[in-house]
Amino acid sequence: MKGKAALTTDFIVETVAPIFNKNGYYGTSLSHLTKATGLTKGAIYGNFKNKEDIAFAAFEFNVDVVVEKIKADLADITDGVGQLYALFNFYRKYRMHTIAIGGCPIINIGVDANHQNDNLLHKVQEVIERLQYYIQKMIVLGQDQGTIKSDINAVTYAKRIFASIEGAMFMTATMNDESYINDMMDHIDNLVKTELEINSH
Amino acid sequence: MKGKAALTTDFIVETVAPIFNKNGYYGTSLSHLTKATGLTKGAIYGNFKNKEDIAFAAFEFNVDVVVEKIKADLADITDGVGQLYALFNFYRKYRMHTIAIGGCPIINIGVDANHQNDNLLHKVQEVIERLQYYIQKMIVLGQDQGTIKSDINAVTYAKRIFASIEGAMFMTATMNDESYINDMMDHIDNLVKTELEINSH
DNA sequence: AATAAAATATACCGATTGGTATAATTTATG
DNA sequence: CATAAATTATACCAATCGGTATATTTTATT
Repeated sequence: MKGKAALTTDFIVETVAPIFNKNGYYGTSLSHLTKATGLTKGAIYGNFKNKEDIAFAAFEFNVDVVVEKIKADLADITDGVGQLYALFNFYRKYRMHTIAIGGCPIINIGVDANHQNDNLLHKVQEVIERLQYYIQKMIVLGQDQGTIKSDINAVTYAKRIFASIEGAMFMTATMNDESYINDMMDHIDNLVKTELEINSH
Repeated sequence: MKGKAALTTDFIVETVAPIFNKNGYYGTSLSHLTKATGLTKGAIYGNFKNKEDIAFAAFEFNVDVVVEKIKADLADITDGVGQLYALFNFYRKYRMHTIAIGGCPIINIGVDANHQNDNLLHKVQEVIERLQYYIQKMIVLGQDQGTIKSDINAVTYAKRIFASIEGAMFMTATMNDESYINDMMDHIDNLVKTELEINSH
């Protein structure tokens, strides 16, 4: 039914997603979007109701880019502990993977939307809950498989690990210094090894 | 010489500092500033060269608010380990102290300025370097006092501690959940106790 | 190839943006 | 208390903001 428009919609989202991610909602104007896409306002508003809907789609696209890469890295790993270490390794190369879209969309849009756009903030919160739940499930899987101590609180550790990663990514992006994320992943590796894993000796 | 204007300048900065912190640079308009201060554009531009200079002053004011509170909490503590624990306790009540100005200015302006305003980003970077150096000095003081292991890397730990705190504050602000910062400070307390301190037993 | 439908471009809208020249008003100084 | 200087208010500027009605072009259908 709508062949061309669907492709154009996707093209717009892909093209403007890094702009919203870098500049935020009010820092991104319609002229940014027309200039980047080569389209006119008429074309853009034929594909989206308003600027806010473009920002929603851009955020979701940026998150999907990252999530798909994580899924690819974890595709063949079936043990919880292995999934955790693979996830940590992904974040070591996170910057390389996301510098094209302007850094972590969760931090960028989380900060941008807070105090500004409740609908967008709620979307960020949902994504955080989802990603945190992935980590939580990996811990629980490890517990079911007998490789992670059964008495540790999976929710608490998932939240702490996620917060640590976000903090290190913020610092790496702000200071332009990859040692923050690399050192933090070393630290979390060690945390899992010493506090979560059951020592087999 | 300039009695009234200096007071007005301070009044403007104090009044608009939370607005810039919450809304960011492009999210804050001159009409926000005139409305909040009750002054006209003429008055504001009589005290500042342009909008960017107001944003600079606002960021520095917000940082000072936090730094002064930290200094007050650490005033009477002369041992490095004690200073570290007092700093961590400050961050447990950080949200309470900074919710009025709209959260952590380092995260807010760090994200806002990145990809947008290099001059402002450099100011954020300078503040981060300064605060990190404070933590580093506390660790070195502990080493000099014989309470912290001499072989640990003060710079590495200062960076990791700072990144962890920023991450937890971002999560607490974004998810409106204080458990992130509280749990993270528990974790860092434990980190200092188990990895940094020399056990006296 | 003709026609209907979908998609894009053009041209415009009122409102707001950051900023400024100038007039009116305070404030300090003699 | 008069006057000069500093400060604030008013009125305006061009440019840009997000958004839309309509005209034009492109695409799908017959």
